[in-house]
Amino acid sequence: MASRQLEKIYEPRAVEARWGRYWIERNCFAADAGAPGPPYCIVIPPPNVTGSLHIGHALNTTLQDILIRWHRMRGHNTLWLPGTDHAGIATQNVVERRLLTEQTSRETLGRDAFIERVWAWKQQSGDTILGQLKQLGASCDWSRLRFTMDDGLSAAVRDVFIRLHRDGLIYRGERLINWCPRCLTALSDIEVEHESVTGALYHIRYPPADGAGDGLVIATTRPETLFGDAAVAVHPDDPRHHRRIGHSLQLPLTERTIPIVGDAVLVNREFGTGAVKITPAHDFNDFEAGERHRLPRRSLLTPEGHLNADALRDAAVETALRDTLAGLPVAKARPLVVDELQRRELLTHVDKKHAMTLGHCYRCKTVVEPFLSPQWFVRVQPLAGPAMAAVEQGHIRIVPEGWTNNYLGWMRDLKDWCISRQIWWGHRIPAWYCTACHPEARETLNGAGSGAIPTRAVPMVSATPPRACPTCQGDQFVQDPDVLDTWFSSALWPFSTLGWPDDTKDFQTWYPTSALVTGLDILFFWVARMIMLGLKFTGKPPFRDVYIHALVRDAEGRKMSKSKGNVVDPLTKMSEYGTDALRFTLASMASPGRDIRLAEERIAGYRNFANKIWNAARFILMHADGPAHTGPPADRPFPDQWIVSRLNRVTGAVNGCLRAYRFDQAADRLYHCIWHEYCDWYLELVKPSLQEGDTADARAARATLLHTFDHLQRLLHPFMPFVTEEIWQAMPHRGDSIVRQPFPEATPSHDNAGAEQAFDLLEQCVTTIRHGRALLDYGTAAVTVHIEAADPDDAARLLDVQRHIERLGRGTVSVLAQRDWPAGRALRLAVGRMTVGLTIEGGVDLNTALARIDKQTRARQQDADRLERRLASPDFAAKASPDIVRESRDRLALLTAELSRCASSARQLRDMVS
RNA sequence: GGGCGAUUAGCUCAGUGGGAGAGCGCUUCCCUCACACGGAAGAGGCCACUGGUUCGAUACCAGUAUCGCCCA
Repeated sequence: MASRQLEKIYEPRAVEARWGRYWIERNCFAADAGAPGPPYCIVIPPPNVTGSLHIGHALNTTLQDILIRWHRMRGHNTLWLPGTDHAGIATQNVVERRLLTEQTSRETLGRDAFIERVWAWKQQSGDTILGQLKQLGASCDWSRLRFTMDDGLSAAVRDVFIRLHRDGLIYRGERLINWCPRCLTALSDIEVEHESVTGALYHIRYPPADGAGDGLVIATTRPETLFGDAAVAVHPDDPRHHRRIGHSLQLPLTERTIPIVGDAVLVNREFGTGAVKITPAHDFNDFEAGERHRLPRRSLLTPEGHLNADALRDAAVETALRDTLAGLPVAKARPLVVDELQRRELLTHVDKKHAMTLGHCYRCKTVVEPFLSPQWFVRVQPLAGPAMAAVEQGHIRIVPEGWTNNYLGWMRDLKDWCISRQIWWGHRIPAWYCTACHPEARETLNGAGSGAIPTRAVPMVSATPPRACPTCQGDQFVQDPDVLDTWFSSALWPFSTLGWPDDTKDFQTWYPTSALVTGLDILFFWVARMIMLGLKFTGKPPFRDVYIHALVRDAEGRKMSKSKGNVVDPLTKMSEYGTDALRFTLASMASPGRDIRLAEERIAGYRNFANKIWNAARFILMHADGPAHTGPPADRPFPDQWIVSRLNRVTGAVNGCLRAYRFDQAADRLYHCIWHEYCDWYLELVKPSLQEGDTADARAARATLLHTFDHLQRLLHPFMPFVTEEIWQAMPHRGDSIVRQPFPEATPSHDNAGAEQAFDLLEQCVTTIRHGRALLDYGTAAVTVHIEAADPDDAARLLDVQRHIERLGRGTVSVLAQRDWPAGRALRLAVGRMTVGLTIEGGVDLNTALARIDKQTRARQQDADRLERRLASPDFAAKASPDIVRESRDRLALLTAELSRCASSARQLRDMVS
C-alpha cells in the first residue's frame, strides 16, 4: 500500500516534470519493428525546427498523443515518429534578420558561410520545440527523431527529384510565377494569400496608330504596367470593337504601337469598355493570352519590384519619362504614370471603388508580383489522378468527410507546382550546367540567383556533378543555385522518415502509416502532395486516415496572431493550469468541422477536474487499507454492481468515440462519468461501508474502489497522462508505468440493468428529498420521509436501496402506501411513479413549496396537453409507429398520475397555509 | 463570383424525425471527517427567419438574413 501522503490540492508542475523524465529514461515510448501486435503509426507533422510551440501545435500534438497512447495501451505495435522541418524561407528570414543586427548580410558572408550560420542557429534553437512537445507529454519515439535535411532524407529528396525528372514529371522552363520582391524568391500558387481590397480602376485611352478615329479605352488596375503591353484585346463578337481587330494602337507614353487582337477567353464584354490590355509578363491571364497570340513578353521589373531602366528602354518608353521612373518601386511609379496620362488627357475615367484581390506572400505579407523567370516545376496532372482515386475509392479516408470534396476539387484543376526557390537554405537542386556551353552560369559560383542561368541552358540532373558535358565534353560545371520548396521534402515525410528508399524493417512494418493528424490549412500544401508522391514512389497511399482538426481561435473567434496580441501561449496555460488541463480542454473542444474558440475558463474548469480526480484518489488511498473482496462483481452489493455497470458502458463509449475520432465526446463521457457518477454518487454510496471496518460490504467496496479507479485512470490516461500516471503509481499496481497498461474494453457481462434501474429510483428519491428539504428550509436537520411506489417492482427495489436513500437524503425513510402513512402534516412531492412525503415539523413557511408545486403542475400540464392533442389526432394513431404511440400513451398516463398527485398535494398545502 | 460551414441557455458548444442538453457563469444555502479548484438546491431557451415535406421538424428540403472559412 502506498504510504505517500497526497497534498490536498493537485500541483501539476512537479508531477509533470517528474513523469516526463521518467517516461523518457525508461524508454516507455520506444517502438520496435519486431514487436508483436498490429502496427499503428503516426508521423508527426514536422514543426519548424527553429520555431516554438503555439496553440495549434498543442492541439495537433494532443490529438495525436491521445490516438498513440490509446493504441499503445491496446497492444498495437505503436510508433509515433517525431521530427522537424527546415522551413526554408522562414528560417532563412530569421537568420537574415539576425545578420542585419550584426551589420552584415548573407551576400556579404557568401553562400557556404551563410548556410553554416543557419546550421548553427538550428543547433542553438532547434531543441526548443522538441522540449516543448515533450513538456506537452507527446509520447513520440524520440530515438527516431528526423529532420528534413538529415543525410537520409536529403538523399531521398535527390532520389525523388532525379526520378521525377527522368520520368518527365519535373522540368525547367520560363514561366510567369508568383514572386515575393522582399524574400526575392518564387512562391508556389498556394503560398500566395489573396485578399479582397478596394482599389482604383483606371480607364485609359489608347490612340489609333494611324491617327484616324478615337482609339480604344481600356480599363486596368495597374496602369504602370502598360509599358509592358503587347496588344489590346477585344471580344471578336463585340459589335463595338470587332472591326478594329488587326488595326494598331499607339501605346501611350511610348514610341511603340501595339496590335488589336480578338480574344474571346480573356475579354469579358461587360467589364469596363470591353477592351483590355494584354501584358503577358505581368498577369497570369495575359500570359496565356500572349501565348495564344504569340505576343512578346516584356518584363518591366527587377527582382526587387522596381522598374528596370533597361526594360523601359527596350519598351521604347519616352526618354524623359524613363529617367523619372527607372528604379522606382511600383507603388511610387503608379501615381507618376497616372499624372502623366492625365496631363495628356488620356485618362478618361477613374473608378475609385473597384473591388479586386491582391496577392500577398504567406510568409512576409508583401504584395507578390507575377514575375517572368526560369523555374523548376512538377508536372502534377499525371500524379493527381491516382491521388484522387485513392480518396474516391476509400483507400484514404478523410475525417471529417466533408473535406473530401474540398480536396478533390482542388486536385481537379491543379496547375504545375513551382518547386524552385531562390534562397540558400534547403535542398539544393541536383542539376548541373556546363560552364563552357553557358559561360553566364559561372556567375552562380558566388551564389548569385538563378537569373544567371539562362532559360535555354540545358540542365544535367544527377546526384553528383557529371563527368563530362555531352555537348562539348567540358568538365567544368556549376550546380543550379536554387533550392527546393520545403514542401517538396515534406511530401516524402511519411516514407523518407521510415528509411525509404531503402526497404528497411521500419518501412515494412509501419508503411503505410495509420493516421495523419493535421489542420485544414495544410491540406493542399502537404497532405495532397504526400498522397501524390507516396503513391508514385511507394505504390501505396502514405496513410489510411487523414484527420483534419480545427483551427484554434481566441475567445472572440478571431484568428490568433502576434500582431493582434490575442495569442494564447500554451506553455503559459500549461504552467498556470497544468498540462493535463490544457490537453483535456483542447480534446473536449475538438468537435469535427468547427473551429475552437479557446476561453480560459474552460481550462480552469478542467484544472478543477484534475483536482477532483486527485482528491478522489486521496479518498481511496485513505480508505483502501484493509481486507478486500476478490470475488466477481456479481457477488458484491448494489453500489459496486452499479458502478461496474456504468463504467462498462462508458468504456464502450470511449472506445467507440476514439475509433470515430470524436475526441470531444470521449472527453465529455469521461468527465461526466468520473465527476457525476463516480465521485458524486459511487463514492458517497460506499462511504458508510468503508467506515464499518471489516464487513462484507467494506471488503467489496475496497476491492471495487481500487479496481474501478484503476480502470478509470487507464481510460483517462490518453487524455490526461500526467495526473493518471501519478495516481496510478501511488495506488497498488504492477508494472513500471501506466503507459503500457492495457486499455479497458467493454465486457457485456458487466452491464447490469437491474442495478441501473435501482439507482435511477434512488437518485430520484434522494434528489426529491433534498429538494423538499430546501423548500421547507430544513438546513441539515434530519427529515422523516415516506415513499409510496405505485409499481410493486419499484417498491421492492426501493427497499433494497432504502438505507442509501436514508443516508444520502439525511433522515429516516419508510417505503409505504400513502394510506399507511402516519397522520399529520406532510409535503408530498410527485416524482415519476413515486410520491415522496416529507413530514412537516415546526412552523415553516409553506408558500415557497406551494409556489413550486404550482409551477411544476403548469409545466406538466403543458406536456400532458401536447400529448393529448397528439393522441387525439386520427392521423397519429394511423401513421405513427406503434412504439411511439404506446410511449406517448404511457407518458401521458404517468403525467396524469403525477398531476393528480400534485393537485392533491397542493390542496393539502393550501389547507395548511390558510 | 464559386464552394463549404455556422446560427440552440448570459458565454463556449454538444445533440436528436416524437419528452430541449453539457461545461463555465449566475442565484440561494453549506468551510459536513477526499476535494471551497468543493457540496446541495435552483433560475435561465418561440433551437436565426420564411416557406415546404411529414401524423409530427430544433433536427430533413428550399429560400432569406447574419457571420466565418476556402477557392477564383
